[in-house]
Amino acid sequence: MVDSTSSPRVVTRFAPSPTGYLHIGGARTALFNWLLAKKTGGKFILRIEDTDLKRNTPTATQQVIDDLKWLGITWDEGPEVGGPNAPYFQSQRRETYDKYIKQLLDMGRAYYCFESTEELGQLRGQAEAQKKGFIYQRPAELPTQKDVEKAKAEGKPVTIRFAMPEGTIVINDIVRGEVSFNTAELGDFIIIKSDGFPTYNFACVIDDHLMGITHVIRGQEHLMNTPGQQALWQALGFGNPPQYAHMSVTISESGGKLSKRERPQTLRKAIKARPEIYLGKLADIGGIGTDVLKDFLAGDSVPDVPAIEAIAKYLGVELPEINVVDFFKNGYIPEAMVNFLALLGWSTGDTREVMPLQELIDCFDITRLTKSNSLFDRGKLVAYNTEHLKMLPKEKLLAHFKAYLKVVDSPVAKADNETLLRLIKICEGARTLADIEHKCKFLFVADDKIEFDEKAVQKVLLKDNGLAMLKLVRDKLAEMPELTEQGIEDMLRSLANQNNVGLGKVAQPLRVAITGSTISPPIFDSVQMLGKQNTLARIDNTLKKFTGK
RNA sequence: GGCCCCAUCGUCUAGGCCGGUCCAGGACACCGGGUUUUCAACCCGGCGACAGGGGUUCGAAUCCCCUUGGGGCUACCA
Repeated sequence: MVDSTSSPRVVTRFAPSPTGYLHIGGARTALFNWLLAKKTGGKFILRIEDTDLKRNTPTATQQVIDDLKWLGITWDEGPEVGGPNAPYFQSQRRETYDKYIKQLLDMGRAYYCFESTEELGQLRGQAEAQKKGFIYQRPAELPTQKDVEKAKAEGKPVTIRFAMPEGTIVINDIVRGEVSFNTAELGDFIIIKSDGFPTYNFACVIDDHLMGITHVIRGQEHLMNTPGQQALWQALGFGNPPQYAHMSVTISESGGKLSKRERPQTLRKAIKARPEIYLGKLADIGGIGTDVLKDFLAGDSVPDVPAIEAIAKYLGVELPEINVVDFFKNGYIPEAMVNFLALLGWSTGDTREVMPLQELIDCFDITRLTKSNSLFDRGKLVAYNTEHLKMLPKEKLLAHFKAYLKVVDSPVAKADNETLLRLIKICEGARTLADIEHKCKFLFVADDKIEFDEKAVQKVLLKDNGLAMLKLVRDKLAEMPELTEQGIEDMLRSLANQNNVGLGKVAQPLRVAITGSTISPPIFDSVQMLGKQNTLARIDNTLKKFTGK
């Protein structure tokens, strides 16, 4: 176990509550803790804070684990890998917490309470009416075991609060410096809920101590919890608390803290903006009841993720990417995500920005965390993705691409590795994997299933003799015994020369004919990969469709 | 409302602790031009910031105070 007298090895942790997919803010927190552990040769622990039965979803832990793995963040102790401090699920550590609760109770540093949520709410309302903050008033005489029996008999809820000591608590934060709090303004907080489970503020202290956590990097939203946790730490005689580093918060482009609520909110807005849409239809699409949908629109509840996504897709609404999987599904690669995330609220101090993971680890310095909040700028993320797409070894890219094709259920997934590698190569400069997929999809659909882009048809085929040029190209192509990139290029160039036009005038009609769009990989590769037969078939289809013969 | 945090280009940031080398550097975005078989990529150039007001000082982006603005927390959530 951890021996604090020997060289103080760094131990950090990421402690998510399993309420759904890992969101980008959580990923950033995990990343910084992981980076610090890697940099110092320390240990990184994954601990699941599932003490709120109401909020946990059964699949969430797995989702979080998958997302962390996708990002490349691995843990030395935690779910799946185990470790000396198991179990790593707080819901399975009840006896441990009970032991410390008993200790606090015996010392008179914790006490029982019997107010219901409603009573508490009332008191809070009164305080608010007087424009004062609500602070729980500790009774002059603390309830005894007898009172507890009585309350239980009467069916009252029983909770336990920590008796905050009087005075000022100063926390020495790595990023904020010294921050002091007057405990009178904090009040006694609940450490054991009426269902017997510990609250976050309690369980976290016990586990951080038991697991030998030396550094806690977390969002600024936890700053106000820290004095309480530190007081608990002292009351329990745990020695020196961990070093805290409260990072800046990531702000969304629409205002406040980046939150997973943004996706449903965006959808809700979109539905309300189109009152003509029949709700029953939307409910069907989402596979939910109309009443569920109505509750959602009223702001009362949120349907599950697949329902949200299905409805958004149907309406053509782009949901903001908030969860790590959202970025995965939109064609971002983890190397870029990690790089970008690391530079939100942290910098190397020199001008280095785009760098591989190992370099990130090497130059990580916890003292260089920024104090001010930062806005999540998707445009910059795209730029990082573009750079990493260029930098990454081809085999790794191939693996990412295959995973992406699978998750979006693309027809391109049928291609073999060799083909996929070639697609990646001819799409050099792409910004996302989605770009590559969109560009190359035409190779994997049937000849008669090409969807023509209206603008492309107008601009390229119906203007400047586009169709006539296409016919010329068709005939030349038909004459070629075998299609090679070079052969196609020579043919197209000489055709352009003969007609005294630029290459674009011959290449674009061909491009639109075989892909339906003006956007594709380089035309020579495109035709060669599609093959002679399919290319001719598509040209003929196009000619027939737009000239009537 | 209360408590706490923060404040440099549109955005991410460097610089600030140890005041002069900063009429503020880089990156992304944007605008203009170039390259080009499309998109993307690429090349060149441009626009663009120390929130405001008081101090301290020979001198302040850098130190102090106030104002304003932004953010967080204010649960039997984490």
